[in-house]
Amino acid sequence: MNRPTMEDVAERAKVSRALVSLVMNDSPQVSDERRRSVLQAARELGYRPNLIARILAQQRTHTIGVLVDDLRNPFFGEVVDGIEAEAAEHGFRVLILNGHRDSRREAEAVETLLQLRVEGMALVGARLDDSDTARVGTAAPCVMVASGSVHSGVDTVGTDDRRGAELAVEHLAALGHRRIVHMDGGANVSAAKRRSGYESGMRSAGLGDLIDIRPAGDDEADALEVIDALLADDEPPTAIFAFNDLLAAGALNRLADAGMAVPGDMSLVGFDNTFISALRHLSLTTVNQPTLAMGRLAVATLLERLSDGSSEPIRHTLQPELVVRSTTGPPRDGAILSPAQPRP
Amino acid sequence: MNRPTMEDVAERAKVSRALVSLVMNDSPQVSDERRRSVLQAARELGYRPNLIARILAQQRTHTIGVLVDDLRNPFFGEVVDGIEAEAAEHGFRVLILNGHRDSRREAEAVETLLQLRVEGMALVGARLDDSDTARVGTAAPCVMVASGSVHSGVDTVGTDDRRGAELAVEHLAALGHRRIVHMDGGANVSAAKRRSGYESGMRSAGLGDLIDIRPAGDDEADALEVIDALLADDEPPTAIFAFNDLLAAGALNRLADAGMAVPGDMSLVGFDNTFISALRHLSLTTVNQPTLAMGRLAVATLLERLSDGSSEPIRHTLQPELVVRSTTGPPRDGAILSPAQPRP
DNA sequence: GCATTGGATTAGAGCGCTCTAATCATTTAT
DNA sequence: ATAAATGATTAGAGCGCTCTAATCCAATGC
Repeated sequence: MNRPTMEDVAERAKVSRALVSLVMNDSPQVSDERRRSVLQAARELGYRPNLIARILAQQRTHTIGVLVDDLRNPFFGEVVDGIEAEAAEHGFRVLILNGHRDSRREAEAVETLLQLRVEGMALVGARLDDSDTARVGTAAPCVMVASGSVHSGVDTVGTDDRRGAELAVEHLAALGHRRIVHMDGGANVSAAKRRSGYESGMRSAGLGDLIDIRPAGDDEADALEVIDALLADDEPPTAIFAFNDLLAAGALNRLADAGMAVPGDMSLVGFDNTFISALRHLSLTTVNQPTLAMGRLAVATLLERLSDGSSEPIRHTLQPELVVRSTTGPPRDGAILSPAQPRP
Repeated sequence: MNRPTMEDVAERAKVSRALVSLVMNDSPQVSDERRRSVLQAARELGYRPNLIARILAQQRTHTIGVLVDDLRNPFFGEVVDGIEAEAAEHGFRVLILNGHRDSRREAEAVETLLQLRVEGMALVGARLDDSDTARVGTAAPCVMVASGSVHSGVDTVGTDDRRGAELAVEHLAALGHRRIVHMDGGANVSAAKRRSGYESGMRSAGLGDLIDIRPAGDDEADALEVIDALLADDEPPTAIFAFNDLLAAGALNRLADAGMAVPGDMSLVGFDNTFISALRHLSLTTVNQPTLAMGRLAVATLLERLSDGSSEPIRHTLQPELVVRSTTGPPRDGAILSPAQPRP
């Protein structure tokens, strides 16, 4: 009645369990005759190897665990695609767990992956606190993908978020914008870096005094109140640099509600270059992250770490790229004419 | 050097392995004193239970396997959210594998899940052929979510795709459209049902002669050529019912490229009501599927099946709902005035 | 004082597989 | 004909845990 085991197959094929094992693992040292009869017995019984038992015996899972901060964000989905592609090429299975943008749930998910004895793990956008991250790092090779913070003992693969934010600000400043607001990513792990890139971009454009950061978030819905508040200002900004595309999309929604023309009345830049920013009707100016490459590199890093003895932490920083579309343009008013610091 | 095992903890706490097991499982029949010393020993050693071994011994995985046709499609992501929520409430882990819109890879992924001995599996939009599906159905309780076809031996949870398509066509017909084209979902599992709903909708609107189905697909990119072909027609349609939102978004892109006004020159309806259709700048009229409910219901069905002895296959069909936004309106020309069959 | 009870602890088999070392069966070399 | 070598097969321990049944021990009852 129960699932057939290797023992059952062996019995039916009148061979030993060990021989069945060899057949199941495509060992070359099995005679064709035996191989055939074992395979047939297996087929007749509907035998299916028990991976759990095999893993326990082998002491290897051949599995990489992936923790994704938010499966609904297309950005992460694209990174996962890269991870899966590279892992498959190296004969690794990939197990995906969803963190739901919640650090507690993410910590639990990581614990689950560790208990399942994955051989390595990629944390994609995970918002773990430092102690959790450190704990993970000692328990298994671990690469943080698209994470903001840097932890010793954990490898990282990411885009230069700071530079990406600078690109966005430089672009807006070059168009003549001065009142450029940053809608901050809140608890998202990349928030701090993009914020600091915004600040440094503003400063080197001579707009240090105009730095204006509004806490927002990383999802569409997080944009609404912030936009309302901005528009209620005495002197509203002429441009917004949003933490990511989703937030920018939410901002675009709300700006349209308010009858603001984009980019006429307000320029808007996103981040991530997800497929939604490319939708012609949004046509969002944004900062590209090489998602596929990041995913692949994450796995490559993990594999390197698995074979090498432990050395220095590996840090891969990929270059962001500004993608100019239709949500940015020169400001309507005379801001262009009055540089921050009039020169003699 | 190696990972500490239960044996190590037992030794350090000077108790038996069995006692450690009891502590790890929160058994009430352990004295406080022992429990404390075991927990301390575990902490000192950095002990982490081996789920693989536990599963093998228990013969239970407490895990539900989820195969997702395409992680990048937000529709599926939302269904998975529902699955995870319901599973968590019942103490089940969820393992997600990605099918990448490829039936071969999906078959492999299912095999992996079965070998991992998941207790049940939810196939979300999986495009498996009948023989694969049948095989799966006998190997483990299995619920097909958002699948088009119906297989005996496999439970299903889905939206009434046929009805949804009818709603779309009825809406367009009521607006006065006659030349309504359907952009077909290709290999997607829901394609057949939506197509048939389109046909029946057309027929009951008296537009049976004008049925026009164009093979397309289920991703943005699949829309391009089809739109080009449509616009090159002698008599282009005045409305398009697209297989899903992604395809509709692609269509919208291309229509804009061609300088067509939507809905002025062309009305457009999608399917799924994903968040992208709600983006104000797309504001796509579409058909809602109750994704979260579908996910939850899928798990509920699985759990029922796990406790019940086998009975009849369970079929849950949820009702779709038309969501009218801004991509549909009356046709520009006089189509409204000439009904299909002039009556005496 | 001895049997009984019941709570706490442990011995040990078993989960389904892998893997090393040993065994068996042939063939080849001498 | 016998030893050596080669190839195919198997015995059996072990992976880290759970779980049943047995054991131990102190407290209780008579």
